[in-house]
Amino acid sequence: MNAPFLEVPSDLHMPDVERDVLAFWKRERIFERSLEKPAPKGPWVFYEGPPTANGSPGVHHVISRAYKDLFPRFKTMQGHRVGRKGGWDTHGLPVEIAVEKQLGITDKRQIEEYGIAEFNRLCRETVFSNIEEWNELTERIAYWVDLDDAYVTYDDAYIESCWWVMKQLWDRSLLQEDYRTTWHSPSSNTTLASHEVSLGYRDDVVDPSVFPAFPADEGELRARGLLPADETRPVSFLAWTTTPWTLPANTGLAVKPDATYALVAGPARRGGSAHEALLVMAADLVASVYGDTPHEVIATMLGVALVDVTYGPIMRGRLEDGDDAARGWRVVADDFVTLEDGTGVVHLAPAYGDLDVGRRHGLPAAWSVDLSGRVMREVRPVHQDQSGDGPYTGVWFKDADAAIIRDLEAAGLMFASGTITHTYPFNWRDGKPLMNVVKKSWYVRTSRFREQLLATNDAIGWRPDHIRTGRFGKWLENNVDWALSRERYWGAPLPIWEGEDGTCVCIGSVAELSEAVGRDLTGLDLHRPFVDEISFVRDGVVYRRLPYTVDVWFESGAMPYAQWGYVGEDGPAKEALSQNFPADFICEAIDQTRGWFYSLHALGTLLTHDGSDGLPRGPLADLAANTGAFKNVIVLGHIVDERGEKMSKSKGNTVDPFDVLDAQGADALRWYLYASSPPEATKRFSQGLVEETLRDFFMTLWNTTGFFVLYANLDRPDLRASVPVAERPAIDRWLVSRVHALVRDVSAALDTFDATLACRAIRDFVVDELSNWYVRRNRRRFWKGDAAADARAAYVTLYEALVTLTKLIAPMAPFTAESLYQNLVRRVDPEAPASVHLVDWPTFDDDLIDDDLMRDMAVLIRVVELGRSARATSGHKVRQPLPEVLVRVRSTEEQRGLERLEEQIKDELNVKSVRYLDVTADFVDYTVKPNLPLIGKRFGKRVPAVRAALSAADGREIARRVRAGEPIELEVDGELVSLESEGVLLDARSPEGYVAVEDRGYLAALNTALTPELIREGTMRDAMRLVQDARKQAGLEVSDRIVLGLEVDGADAAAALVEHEEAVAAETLATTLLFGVVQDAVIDVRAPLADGTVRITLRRA
RNA sequence: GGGCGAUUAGCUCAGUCGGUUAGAGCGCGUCGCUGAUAACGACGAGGUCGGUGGUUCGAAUCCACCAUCGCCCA
Repeated sequence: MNAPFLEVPSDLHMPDVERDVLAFWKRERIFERSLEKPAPKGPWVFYEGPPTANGSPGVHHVISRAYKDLFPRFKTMQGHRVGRKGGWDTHGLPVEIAVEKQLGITDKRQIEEYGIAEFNRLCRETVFSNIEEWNELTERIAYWVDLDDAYVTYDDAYIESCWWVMKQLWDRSLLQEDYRTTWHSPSSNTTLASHEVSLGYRDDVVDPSVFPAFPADEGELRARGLLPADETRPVSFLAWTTTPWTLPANTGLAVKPDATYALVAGPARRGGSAHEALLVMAADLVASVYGDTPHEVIATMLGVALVDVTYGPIMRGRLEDGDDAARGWRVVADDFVTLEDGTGVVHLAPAYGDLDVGRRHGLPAAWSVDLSGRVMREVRPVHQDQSGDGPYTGVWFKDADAAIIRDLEAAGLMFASGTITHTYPFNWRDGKPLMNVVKKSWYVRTSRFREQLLATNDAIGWRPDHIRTGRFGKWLENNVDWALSRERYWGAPLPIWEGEDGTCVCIGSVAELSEAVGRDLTGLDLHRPFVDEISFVRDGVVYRRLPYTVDVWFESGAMPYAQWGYVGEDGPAKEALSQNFPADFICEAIDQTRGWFYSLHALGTLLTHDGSDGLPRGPLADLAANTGAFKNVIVLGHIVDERGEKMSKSKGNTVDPFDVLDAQGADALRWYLYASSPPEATKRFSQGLVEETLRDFFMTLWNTTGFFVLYANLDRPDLRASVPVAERPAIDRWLVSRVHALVRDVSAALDTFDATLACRAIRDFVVDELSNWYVRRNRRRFWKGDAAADARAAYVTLYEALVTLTKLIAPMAPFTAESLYQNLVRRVDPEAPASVHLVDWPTFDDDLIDDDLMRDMAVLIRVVELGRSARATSGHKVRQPLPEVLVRVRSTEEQRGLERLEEQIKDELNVKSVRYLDVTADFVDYTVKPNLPLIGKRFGKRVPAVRAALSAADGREIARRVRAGEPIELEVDGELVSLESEGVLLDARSPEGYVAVEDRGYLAALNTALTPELIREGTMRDAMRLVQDARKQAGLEVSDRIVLGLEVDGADAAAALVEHEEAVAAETLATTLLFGVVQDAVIDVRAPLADGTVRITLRRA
């Protein structure tokens, strides 16, 4: 008969194991079968946040995929069906930039010259340039995801589904064109994406800092009583700006309504001395504006008093068509004004950044610079001749600053000018400054749903929880409409066609477009330029597509619908959507808060709204009303290098995941990522830490299994028949109890998506309890070499623990779990499911969880640790039996619990007896302390006095009262107080004459008085060890029986061996023991023993 | 500049409602053990709990401010 189990080599190389398992999974179609297996609990929905495959996958991709894999596996084992449709993000600026680099171009115009069709063809080629590496990684880390049926955002069906979503929004008036302020790059004549703007901020930019003076309507001021009737000096509002080129676009001045403003007499220019001009500015800023220049405040007023006072423009710009010039050039009051810098009078240029303020107060808009950054011909100082082109026509806007300043100074309209160093954004590619400018753009009107977005957010299980009200919640509270349109090329086209008369229509599908055009467009590539070329006539009006693409976040946010190609029709797509919405679980990194998390959530909320609150009813309200698109989300922190620095290719500090996979393997990497810190924490990563995980946890688990296999293969216990738990010894019942408690705890942790807690619980169990306690304590039961009832109980107990562990670790360490399962389960029971990933998640039996027993064992372990420490201090080696250990625990219950496990103490500490210290025993002294958690609140300020009174009291007397359950009377600050016996803590001190170690109420004291008998026993144990050593040196198998010869000199040594002859023979598996030399010995060694030496010879029996 | 989060031993991390002497693993040093052995055990060195101030009888823990790092936004 073959050995039941495969041996576990001690030099196991995990990557080899993993490759075997991968081959097995592929051969047996285990992933597919896990999807096909019965799912009594129904579907559990996971959404893949699509990565882009145009770069190399890094460690940070491993962590998200490790988490994305864990929970679907867990839920599958729990009886759910978890579809795992893969996905790829293919559109967007990074792809375009990669192609631009390849072509050596940097400008939009060059793309159009090159040809959009060819450009987009290259983009399409680029996106999957690293797909092999991605597939390899996916397989190696055991990320089970269906890549054969993955959604791809550039697929026409996907884009069409995005169109359908947009059409739904359009039909509900939620997709609209509007003016918004945006950072615009005049050098490339395009709006930049927000992350591009972020890339281009510089914090050491030197810009003008100028104080223009706007001549006020003095008559109005006088009429309001703000100006003395006899005052003749000119009055101006003093503003401040760092962008003189926007001054021609000025149409208003803003003041803070509740701030005090001052009318100040002084020179017309800073540095002068005459009191020739009157300036209005915030009172608090007068000193900082004038500096050393002499001045005098002659009146003050509140900001509101100035509202609607008009003033004269100082420059001309181009007024926006249709805007009412009569409403311009007046003072408005607004709370956004601060008194932190400037003058407290804010220059407003609604076309260049102040759109919202301008609208709030009905100010017209004026333009000074066009979108290519050139000053318009209308721009000139107000006093100059108004005919012909202005003096700055066509000048680059930043170059116009100096001329404008000079001309205003010449005109006496500039109080001061200088420079300032501040932060300003530039085009990250060409370094040219950006302009904050109002542009038309298409928006999703999410801000109307602000309350609904917050309500659906409340229902999301965020891990960590603070994201809900923190980062994400705050973001939603400040929700602004979602700017959808992009002036780009490689993306889903915005499906809006504009008629020559300015009316727009939104097209929701290819069929609809075909109908409009009057021919079948099936098979049309739904990208630019092909879609741009489609135009149609409706009611005699020609409609052409607006040349925008849409924000790629919209595409990924639409994946719940678009991954099925859903366009609102009945059929398989609708069926799939209804089975898979919303998601039970998603997982991405923290940087997705305002990216994918938001776009998924926003579209889900808008499309499922039930129509209440006066908001339009979404098309999916019948499917799932008032919900976001996901119910649970794990937000991952970023991975940084060993020094805590961000990993980046340019720094060269990236870790290639394949290096780790080849050395430590996928399971160790995955486990490290789960267990090392909570998912949201920033992780410092190094290969060394994965190696530590491998040795600490995995090698311990493998070694434990190896131990089991080694002896089980010799003894062949029947593992298919269990042993009733009640009939097993206490230590077995303890392990059973711990296993069931572990199943309970791990299940609870994973149910709340806490993989870190689950992994740590498993690790602690395996290393501390299973390996370093249970196996350590029970080794002899296994190597007895028989299958008696006790040995069988041990085998069954350890076997059940290992089998349960393979299931518990399956979601986290799928390879190790599979390998162990095939060895431990399948070789015993060929009828068992073919893979650990096809088995049911283990359940626990509450009746087998024995809290008392677990508490007692914990106390026992604590006492043993103290005993080991005492033994090391005593100088007596472990092989020397000692007569007695004195033990003191913290309560009578603990002592009773310990008494039933007493054999474990005796054996582990190698002592002959255990004695429990009675608290009244005379030779024990106690330190008495207050039990603060219990009585701290009651005594408050008097705590120190109580502490003092207790330490002054007689410890033994208090100990006696505690034991008797009597109250403790104390005098505190002259007042008699009574403490219940639980109100004090007793620390036993070491008794005299013993080697004792004490810690927090526990004490172990060794009696080290040796007798000749004990010494002989110690000698026997020395001899046993020498023989075992010799066996090992001789290369014998663990189970080999031997003929043993011991030739001893030294009277004590000889006496000891003769006395314990049988024990030595039994322990060393000697069928024959003779005191002499064995013929044909395979080994012959000599060693000192007690008062002499021993010569050991042996051979196989 | 704003928001959110983090900061505990050389490294990776625990630390419950504020409560007794702030812990674990790894690493380092010393010693022990030796049929799970690339393990195990004991001991030691190593901490201004990021800083300052406050609340409290008592603060790693609560509050305020600051510093550093990360992410998002500007």
